[in-house]
Amino acid sequence: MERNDAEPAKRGRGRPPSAEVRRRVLETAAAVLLENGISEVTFDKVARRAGVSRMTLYKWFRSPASLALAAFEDTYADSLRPESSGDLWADLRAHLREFAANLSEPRTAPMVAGLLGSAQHDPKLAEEISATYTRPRREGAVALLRAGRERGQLPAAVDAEALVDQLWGACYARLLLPEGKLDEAFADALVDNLRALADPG
Amino acid sequence: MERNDAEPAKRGRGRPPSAEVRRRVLETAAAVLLENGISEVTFDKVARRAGVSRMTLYKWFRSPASLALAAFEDTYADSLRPESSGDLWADLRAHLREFAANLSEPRTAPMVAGLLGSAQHDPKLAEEISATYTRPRREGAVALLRAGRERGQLPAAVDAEALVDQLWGACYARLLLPEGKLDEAFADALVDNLRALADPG
Amino acid sequence: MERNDAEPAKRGRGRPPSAEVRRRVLETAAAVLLENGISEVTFDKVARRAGVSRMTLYKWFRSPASLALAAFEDTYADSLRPESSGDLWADLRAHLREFAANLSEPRTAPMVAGLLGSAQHDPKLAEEISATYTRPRREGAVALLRAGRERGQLPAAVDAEALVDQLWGACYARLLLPEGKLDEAFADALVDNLRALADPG
Amino acid sequence: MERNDAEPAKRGRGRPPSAEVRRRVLETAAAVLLENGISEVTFDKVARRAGVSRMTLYKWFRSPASLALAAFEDTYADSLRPESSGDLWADLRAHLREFAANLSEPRTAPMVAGLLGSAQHDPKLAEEISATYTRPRREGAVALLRAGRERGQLPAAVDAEALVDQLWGACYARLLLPEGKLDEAFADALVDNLRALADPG
DNA sequence: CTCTAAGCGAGACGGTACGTCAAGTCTTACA
DNA sequence: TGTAAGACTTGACGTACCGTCTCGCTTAGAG
Repeated sequence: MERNDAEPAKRGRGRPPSAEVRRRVLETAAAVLLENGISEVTFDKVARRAGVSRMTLYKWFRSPASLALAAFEDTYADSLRPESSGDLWADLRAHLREFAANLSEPRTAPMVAGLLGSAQHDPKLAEEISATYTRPRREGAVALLRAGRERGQLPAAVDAEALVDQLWGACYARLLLPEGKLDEAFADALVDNLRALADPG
Repeated sequence: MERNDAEPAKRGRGRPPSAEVRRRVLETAAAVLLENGISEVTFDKVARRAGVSRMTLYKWFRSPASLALAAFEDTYADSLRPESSGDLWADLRAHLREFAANLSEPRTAPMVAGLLGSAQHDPKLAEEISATYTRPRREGAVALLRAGRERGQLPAAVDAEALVDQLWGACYARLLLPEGKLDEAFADALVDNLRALADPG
Repeated sequence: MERNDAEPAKRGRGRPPSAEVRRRVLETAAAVLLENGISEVTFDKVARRAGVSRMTLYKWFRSPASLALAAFEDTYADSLRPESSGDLWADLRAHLREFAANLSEPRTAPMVAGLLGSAQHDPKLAEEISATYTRPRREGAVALLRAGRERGQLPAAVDAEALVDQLWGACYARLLLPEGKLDEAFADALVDNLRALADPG
Repeated sequence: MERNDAEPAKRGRGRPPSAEVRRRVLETAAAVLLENGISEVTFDKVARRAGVSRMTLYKWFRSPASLALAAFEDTYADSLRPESSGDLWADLRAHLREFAANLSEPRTAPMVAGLLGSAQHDPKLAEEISATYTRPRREGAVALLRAGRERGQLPAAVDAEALVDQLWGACYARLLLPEGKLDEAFADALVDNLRALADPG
């Protein structure tokens, strides 16, 4: 068993955190997040509705947005499953469709947008989002493109990092900017545009 | 308080709005926006620093973010000049470079990011940003791409609306997401990726 | 009409304070002071019970104890009436009896004690109490004794300032220290002790 | 002040309290008391600074003020030595001078004042102070006066209990009320006033 | 020489209050 | 009528303590 050697194994370990309390907090925060959006996820409201002390929230979460992120991950976040079939274009189409569907789902879309919006004022939140949500997805996407390029399905000169932003990033842009709708048709269009360029016939 | 001697006090029917006051407000808001970021642009602070009544701000601006937007436009917004040379790829490269340079400029980048961030919680602000900032630029971009397509520089099947998001939108994604840096090299990579696809040689 | 020239006569004078609010605050604070003692006079409680915003209290009162003092003065403080008959000993007896009765009155005694107790941790409160309560009374007492001394009813060598503490101060000591009861008999004993010394027969 | 004096300490079972811990606690509390005054003597601060668990303090002391009192007694309290020479006036002068000097000493004065101040909101603390500090001194003083009266140095009619408050109590009044300074000159004045009354020549 | 109860450290949790900031609304007076 | 000035409410943030309640380690003396 790997004991965490960094932890100095204090003598008294103190009262253990209550799973019950943690559950109530995250559930309540998730509910508020769903009903009223991230800007209503405040320590005050969640503490009151969850029947929990505000102090407890201050101990666990840096900020209300951070709490919202935890609730989002706990309740709504999709589990990413980066499968690859070998056919790059089919993979791209499938993944982007699912990604766009996810981001445009009426319940979760405002949550993700709200979280990313809050992250613009809160670098630590940005880092948290990046670590648990954004970065893993991006790495999967980069890997997918690189694999395709190595299989010769993309020109060698293609910059995979930039291309990720031209596919997944474009979806984020549609989510976060007021112009343009995000839907599966858009996801298809992203892939089709690339194919049209590669094969103008 | 300087009296505005230029204004002839039109027919004594009520006091005319003071241009002086408006100027001071916008200047102060711009300064706060620059120094402390959008989240510090509050009616309270600006009113105090500008030596202006808070009531006045409530009359003119829907919200602090809206004030920040006005100050941003008044002081920092770039004047868009949609020139086109006829060479699509050269135009794209030039425009995107300038766009990326603008968005990644250390002074304005956090402002735009902050404004777009706030817009995620404030639909009216989103609409304001769209009307005065985002939409015009997008329309210029779409027109540019459509013109290129009509000149045969892009396959007919290309979806110009989606392609805009794959170029300019990708830049926004880099601005707003924690991963990846936004710079001129990235702008070049966006264009080069498309050219590499179109001409794998 | 004497205008306060120190005040720069601002142009707009702003909304005037609401007498209604002030009244409700002081009444509520006085009630809490009476029912639960000074340590329960908190901004929180008073604001809630008075149906008033806590912010308002923070504007008007430096501290909860200061609010309690204001409420005490507004509602319970005795109006001092320094009458003198010419007979020093009769005056002393009368004044001290009334003073002791006042301080030992079951309703007000804990208030005064509590206020003076709080003042031990709060120099500003001490000064406030001194200015509005303690000092005027002491000055009246000193004047009374000096007048008596000048009339030859006290030896010329007597230190009036110290003697005040040996009469009124002794009452405060009984109020504030756990030993000894404060009542009219004690007030009499204070005067009688001096007379017994002056006239051992 | 230890809480469970009633408990007969069942035949020495269990781990005995650690003298080391007790020492650290009292030292730390005394230091805080000296540096920051009684209102800063909180279980939280003392526990942290002493490197001791807050629980331990809750076991030993009823309240922070009670802890402060214990620390005060342990470190700063004067040992009372009720000596009597036979000359009442000389004894009074000496004792009151020492008493006043003690109470007006810059380090301890605010402690005593603070403790007595806190006692106004805390009857149990008042009783503790009375038992260990105030009452013994008063009893010594009463005995001194009674002895003098029996020796004929005071009129038989003098009320010794009241007279104590006219001497020692007057000092407490000067300590606790904002008016008047407490010093040795004041102590002398108290005695001199009585002598002047007794012997107007 | 073990068992066991108490002392103790560490920490979770609830609660109350403080003090601050800002949004919004309303009111008065002035220019 | 546009502004200044300010009163008031609401709601949230963040901090500081208090007081209670587990855990689990430590330790001295009773058996």
